Parts: sequence; C-alpha cells; structure tokens
Amino acid sequence: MQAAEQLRYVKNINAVHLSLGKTKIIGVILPFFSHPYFGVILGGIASAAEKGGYKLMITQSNYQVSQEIEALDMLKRKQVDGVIIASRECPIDIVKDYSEYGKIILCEAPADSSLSSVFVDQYKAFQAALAFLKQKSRTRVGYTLLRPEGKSSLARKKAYQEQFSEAKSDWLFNNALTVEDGTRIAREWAEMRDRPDAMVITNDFVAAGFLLECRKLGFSVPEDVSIIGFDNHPIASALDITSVELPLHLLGETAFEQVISLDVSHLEVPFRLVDRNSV
Amino acid sequence: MQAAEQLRYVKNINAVHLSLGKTKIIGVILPFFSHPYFGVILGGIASAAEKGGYKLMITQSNYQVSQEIEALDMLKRKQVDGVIIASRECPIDIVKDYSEYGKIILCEAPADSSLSSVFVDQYKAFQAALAFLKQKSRTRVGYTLLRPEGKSSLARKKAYQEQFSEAKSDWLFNNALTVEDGTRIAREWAEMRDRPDAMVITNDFVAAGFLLECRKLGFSVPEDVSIIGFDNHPIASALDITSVELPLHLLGETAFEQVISLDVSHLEVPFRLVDRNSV
DNA sequence: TTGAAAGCGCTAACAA
DNA sequence: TTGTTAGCGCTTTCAA
Repeated sequence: MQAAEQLRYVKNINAVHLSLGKTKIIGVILPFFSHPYFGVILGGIASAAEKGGYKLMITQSNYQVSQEIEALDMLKRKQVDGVIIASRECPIDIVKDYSEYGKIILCEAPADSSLSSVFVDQYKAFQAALAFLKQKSRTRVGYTLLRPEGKSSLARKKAYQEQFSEAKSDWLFNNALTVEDGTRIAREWAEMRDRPDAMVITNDFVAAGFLLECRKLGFSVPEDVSIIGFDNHPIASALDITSVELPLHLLGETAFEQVISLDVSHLEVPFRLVDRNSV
Repeated sequence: MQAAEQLRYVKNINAVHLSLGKTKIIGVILPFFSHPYFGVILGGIASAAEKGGYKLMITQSNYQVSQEIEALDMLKRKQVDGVIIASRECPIDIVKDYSEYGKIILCEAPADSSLSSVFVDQYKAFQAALAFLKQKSRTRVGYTLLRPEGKSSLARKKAYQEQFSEAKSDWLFNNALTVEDGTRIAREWAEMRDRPDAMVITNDFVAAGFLLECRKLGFSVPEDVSIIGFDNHPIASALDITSVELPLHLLGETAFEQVISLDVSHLEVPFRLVDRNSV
C-alpha cells in the first residue's frame, strides 16, 4: 500500500471494466441539450447517478435515428450498463432488440411491456388543460405540438379530438419547441381570419414566445387568446402563464433508479395544473 | 468475417480501450445541466464530438470541488482522454496537477499558460455594456453576478470599478443565475431608497425575471430602469432586452477542437452588443 | 493470510 | 498474406 502511494498508483479503470464485465456507466439519449425540458430531466438523472456512484455517457440525438442507434450500440460493446432514452425517433422494435444487452428505460408511456418506462400521462394532462379551458368558456381552442407523429403528440391529439371532434386542422401548429417557435406561431395565429381563442402550447418557452409576440401585435392575453403551457418552468411564473407542471427532475431520478434495478416497471409521475392569469 | 456475422460478434470496447490505452471519450464538467447557458456550450461540444467520433462523459458539479475532482480523476484512471471544464470552483493549481494525465481545456480567460482555454473577454464585454449605458446617460448603474469570487465575476467587477470608482456596494447583487433570481433581485431593487437607474445582469434569464417583476411592481423599462443582459438568448429578443451576445455554441465546438489537439492555445471568442429596447 | 495464475478480449509486433 | 503470441491491468479462483 505504501509503495502504491509512493508510486502514485491509480487503477486503470478500463482493465477493471474488462475484468468485471460492467462499467457503472449509464448512457443517456436526449434530442437536445440546450432545452431546459431535457436539461431538467438530465439533472434528475445526474443527481441520482451521483448518489449511486454511476457516471453518465450522453448523446445528443437531434432525433436522428442513426445517432440513437449509435448510442444503443454502446450497450452491445459493453461500454454502458444501461441506457435511458429521454425521447426517441427510433422504432420501438429496434430499441427492443437491444434490450438483451442491457437495461433500457423509456421516458414515455409504456411502448412495450418488457421495457421499463417512466412517464406522465400526456393524454390525461392534455385533457386536463382542455377541461380547464372549457370550464372558462373557451371553446375555440388550438394547440401546438413538437413532432406531430411523436408518441406524446399522438396522445395529445387524441385527447383533443375527443373533446373537439369537429376541430379545424389549421388550429394545430407543429414544430413547437423554442421561444422563437412561439413567436412564429403567434404571427401565424394573428394572420388567421378564423382563429382560436385559446391555445394549449407544447411547453412554457413556446408559450412565452407566443404570449410576448401576441402582445407586440396588439393583442391581449387572456382577453384575445388564452394560453396554457406545459412544464411550469419559472418563466411561466414570471409571465403569469397558466401551466401544467410536470415533475421532470423526479422523472429523471426515477429513470435512473429503474435503469439500475433488476425488474421492469412502468411508473407514472403526476402532473398538476397551476392556474395563473393567462386563461 | 462471415462467422463473426453469424455469431453476431461485437467488439468489447473495454478491451479495446485497455489495449489501446485511450478511449475517444472526453469528460465535460458543468455546474448545471438545466441552465441554457451551459446547455448551449454542451451542445457545441457535442456536435463537434460527434463529427470526431468521440463520446462525452458528463458530470454536473454544482460547483462542488469534490465533484470536479471526481471528474478529473477519470483522467488518471484513463477513462477519458481529456476533459473540458465549462466552469469551475476548483483551484487552478489542483486542476493543473491533472494535466499530466491528459489534456484539460478551460472555458475561461487563461488561468495558466500551460492549460488551453477558450473564452470571451468578460472584462471587455462588461465594459462594453457599461459604455453603452453611459452613452445613454445612465450613470447610476447596478449589476448582478453569479459567484462573487468567480473568475468572470472578478473581471466584471474590475470593469465596473474602473468605470464607477465611487460605486455603492449595495448596487451589486449576487447569486444571480435563474429567472427566479431575477425576480428576487427586482424586489430588492424596488425596496431601495437609493436605487440604480440601470442594471447589467448576469444573463438573459435573470434579466427576464428582473424585467417582468419590475413591471409587476409598477415600474417601466427602460424609463425607470435600463436593463442589459448577457447571452442573447431568444427570450431576450422576445422581451426586447438589450443583450451582449456570447457565441456559446462556437465556444463549445472550439473547446472540443482544443481538447483533441496536441498543442495548447488560448482562443478568444467575440461578443456583440445587440441593442433592443430595454435601455 | 499471502501468492500465483488464469481469464477478461482486444491490439500489435513478430514469425512463418 | 496468414498465424501466433505477448502485452494491456485488472479480478477472482485456487494453491500453498
């Protein structure tokens, strides 16, 4: 031990990994790093990982299937013990094929019973927003989505169509992720002859962009248009935007617990509508 | 090759790493994942890393020296080929001790000539903001910092003190990072008998919180108080906040180029004041 | 308790 | 060109 000390010996972790056959590293796949939505999830994963003595290998997928696959390949190569997919583009079947190499956690409603998942019920959350609007006598409601064919978008669409069967298709705005998307959509909204009197918006950043642009264009919120965002990011509070709070940090922590656990589970995490003054 | 195909052979990357003595993995140390400032830097690093076929191992330090050291230890253990420190709490001397084990890049003004760095000149950037305010006849200027003793804070303080030698110490607000910090500081500001007529604010999120809270309290921007933020995040555009743009994505890409390069360099990245309507 | 050695699965140098 | 084998630096089993 003394000799080790004097020679400033340190273990070569690669030899350890090779010998042990595992690494105590978890891979995390996120579409974007710079968006707080994913940043908060990642923070949740990271804080749980730290406690467990795990390290994180991250890949920014940009929703490119090739990137997602490359990340999943780390499982095959034994570079990571498991992977958490915060959001994906990759078909579920090919994800599932990787599960023989290690644990995979999906941050979405259960897509396959054999793959653990942690999620908020997008259908119910969207429904809650819609119901709230209805209660406030807003019936001409439009909404925004990020990827129109994404899983959570589909759930939101379903909730919407059940509530408004006769809905106009041009009251749906896609590719809504950032503040800029919000301002773009506000301009589109303002141009419409027949426009919604309420908008349920992907997340609080888009909602912020939307609200601010509406004001610049001379409209009032909620008089001319009601707004409900998602996530309950501090910016929503600052702008008095009613928002559906999603416990993203908890979701990240939970995903980590699942990835190091032996058994498969499907865990739902709660949402909560926080009412402010945009409806 | 056919046999390999049929047996679905895949390399064990740990054996490769052990044999090669390197991993094509870069460690990244960030204080927080959920803040867009660091998210954008990380995005820049990630996009460059992907092109180079490198993977990223990240650690969220929360500015805890112990976490930073743990991340640096990955260098010793040969888990990573190099590390990028986006921001640190750890003393430079101990960082330097690790440089014998691999390349270390600092995203800050050169702290040690032997350690590569990429940075925006915080002194000049702050000076530019101050000069702009002066030009607009704002002389009672306050400012916010994140960590009062951090490197960039020190540079900002210096620029401030050179401009306003007789400055009141209570026109400096610390721990400013998030939207909430901005609203908190706005309340403190509003309570002061003798308050600044302009604020140079850590970043656009804090600036957004500050501006919005000022309005809630019945003040007008820029009539009652001018505001300059940093980063030029889209939220600044949406709120018409004048901001000093920092090319964070580029900074991240550059840091990656440096970490895989053989030689040491100190690269400055430009800033740019984008004038809007908060001054 | 301490010591020796097999095995983890590759790369690279060396022979054939 | 193809085939062997000596590392790389650990963990773990088995002997002593």
